[in-house]
Amino acid sequence: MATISDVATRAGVSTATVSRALNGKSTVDPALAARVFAAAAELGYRPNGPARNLRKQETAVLALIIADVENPFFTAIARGVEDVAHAAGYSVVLCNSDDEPEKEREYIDVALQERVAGVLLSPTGDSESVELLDRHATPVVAVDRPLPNTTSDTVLVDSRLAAAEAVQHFADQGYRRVGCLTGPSGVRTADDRLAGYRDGVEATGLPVSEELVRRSEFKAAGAKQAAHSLLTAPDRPDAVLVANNMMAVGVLETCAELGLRPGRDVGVVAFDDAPWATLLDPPLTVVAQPAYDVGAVAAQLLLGRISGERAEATTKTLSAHLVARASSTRQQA
Amino acid sequence: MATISDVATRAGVSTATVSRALNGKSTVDPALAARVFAAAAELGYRPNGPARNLRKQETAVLALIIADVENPFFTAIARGVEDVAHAAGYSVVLCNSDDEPEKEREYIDVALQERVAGVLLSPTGDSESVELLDRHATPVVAVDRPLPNTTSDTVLVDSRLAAAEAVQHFADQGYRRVGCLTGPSGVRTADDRLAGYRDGVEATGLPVSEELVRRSEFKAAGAKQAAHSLLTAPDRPDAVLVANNMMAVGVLETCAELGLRPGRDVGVVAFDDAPWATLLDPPLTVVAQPAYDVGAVAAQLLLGRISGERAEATTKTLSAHLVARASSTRQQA
DNA sequence: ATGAAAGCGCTAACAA
DNA sequence: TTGTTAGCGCTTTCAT
Repeated sequence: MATISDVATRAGVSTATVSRALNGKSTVDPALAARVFAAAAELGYRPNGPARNLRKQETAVLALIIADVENPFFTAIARGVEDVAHAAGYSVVLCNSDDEPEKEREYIDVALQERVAGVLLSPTGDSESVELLDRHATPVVAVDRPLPNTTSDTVLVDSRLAAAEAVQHFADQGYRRVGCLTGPSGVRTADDRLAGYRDGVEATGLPVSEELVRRSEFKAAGAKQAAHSLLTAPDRPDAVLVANNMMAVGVLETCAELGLRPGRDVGVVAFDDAPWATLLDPPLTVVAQPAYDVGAVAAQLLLGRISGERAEATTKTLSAHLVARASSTRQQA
Repeated sequence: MATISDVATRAGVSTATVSRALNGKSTVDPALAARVFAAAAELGYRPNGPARNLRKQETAVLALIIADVENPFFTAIARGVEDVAHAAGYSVVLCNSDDEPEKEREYIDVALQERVAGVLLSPTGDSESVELLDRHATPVVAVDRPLPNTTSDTVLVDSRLAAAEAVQHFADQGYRRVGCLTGPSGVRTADDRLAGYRDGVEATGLPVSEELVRRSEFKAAGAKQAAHSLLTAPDRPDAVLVANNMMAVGVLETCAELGLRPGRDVGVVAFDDAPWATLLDPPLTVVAQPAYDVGAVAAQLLLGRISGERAEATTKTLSAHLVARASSTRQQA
């Protein structure tokens, strides 16, 4: 593969001039610059990234470490990140942590080795990995979940408030026993949504009972089981708040199996809007999160840090909103 | 950030020894190796990726360029790729081409600059970008769609056959006028599915008519419109084959708006299985594609090329299969 | 405005 | 077994 000195030779100039010309430095004779461009094109020259990165001691790549590329919430975030990063000339590498601290560490390690310019992290809850970043002075911004004991920029969704609102909505619709199906303990969003659920239960004077709460992975399979346990309990809830859209799939499967019609027999509200939510019968009420914006804002924050901003660490909290549909409306056909 | 010579100094050895120890070369005195590891740990040393890549003239990263991270079919592929790449010590960078040749080129360019070890590409249909790869001798494998005029490894799904089978299935169920909604002309999978549809129509002796065919983007919005045009036409089809799961969302929305019940009023079969397909009423019949395997096989092929295999270019064609559910069954409640 | 040359951090000959 | 040393390809002083 052609190197800069091949180009220099062909254009009859020094490598320094080639570098200057190709990088658009002001001080290059137009005639020489033209020769350089021609030579580069003829040779199909492409600057060697690693060499440049080594020399400049910086790269134009951002690492985005999320739990799961198959979760639409995270892919929407990825879009947001990519759009703003790309506009600023940065590339994004996507990594799946699967919510395993070990994988998370591994990816952070790679990011550090490759000397990425910054990291966007949706932390598993493990604090150890963060120290890594800290120690190496690589800018980080936390996405969707806060970083433990750290003062870095953070972009969150106020899902606690949204969860409380969902419970209020259930109460308004006349549901009397509201349950909650949330994610693993220790995962901040899972705990927040549960806390919001409790806020709502308390505010509306609905009955409180630990028997109305279940936890599972943020996936369909676990949620299906948990929902079964919840909905076949002696004092089963007449409504349930589900903490994520993949879990919603499991819950709805269970409802179908038990012959429980959403809305009529059991109210259902799930976090995350999905294109198929309106196709269901009845359509699914959701808490829509501004996922794309979460990503976009986070990327902006990170880019700011990379370019040396030294302000206090900020936390941006975006808000989610309830989209009421028939799965949480009793008075339906 | 600590460098290899910092570690060398601290351990009281040369940089060469540090390098050897850290890379697990056989010939290092255990005692020295221990000192090296200790020093590295104390300093939080992390080898400089760009420097190593420059020196070794190779990187352990694969680029995966797909149309859309928000399409579950592609994210499943990504999982397959990542799992095998990771097991072999490679990282994967994911890029969205949005099916735009320009973005595709841009990402290929970046991949080339960064000297990735290989590229997995789901081509937009533009051949120009392929020449780039070719010229730079970077191994490529085509995923889901073949590369134009090139002899590189390819992993496909036999969606033409599957489409024909879907039409046969419609015929078996007593549908008489089967339509087809496929993707943009020029996108190979879109054209293949259409061809398969035609094969099926011909084989079953169903009526042929260009008026039963529509095209749109591989997304919900376009498909919704196209479906409307198709289903409100004077001689509307009584069944429709949909070329992808995002389009299926649009089609089903249109059905709902027109008061057409899938299965009873209009048979529906869509490509790609989705977790929510069974939640619909009636459940959606799909052509399930082995997306994860596509990714896994492609990554294996690529890794083979990277390690210097010189065999003939192979094309692996995996098969899809119909999962019959009620949206294509007339005899339902 | 251009060129010569140093050096980013690492690995791999080659010597010892 | 260990150390010395020469680059990988690039950008960037420093001279000119």
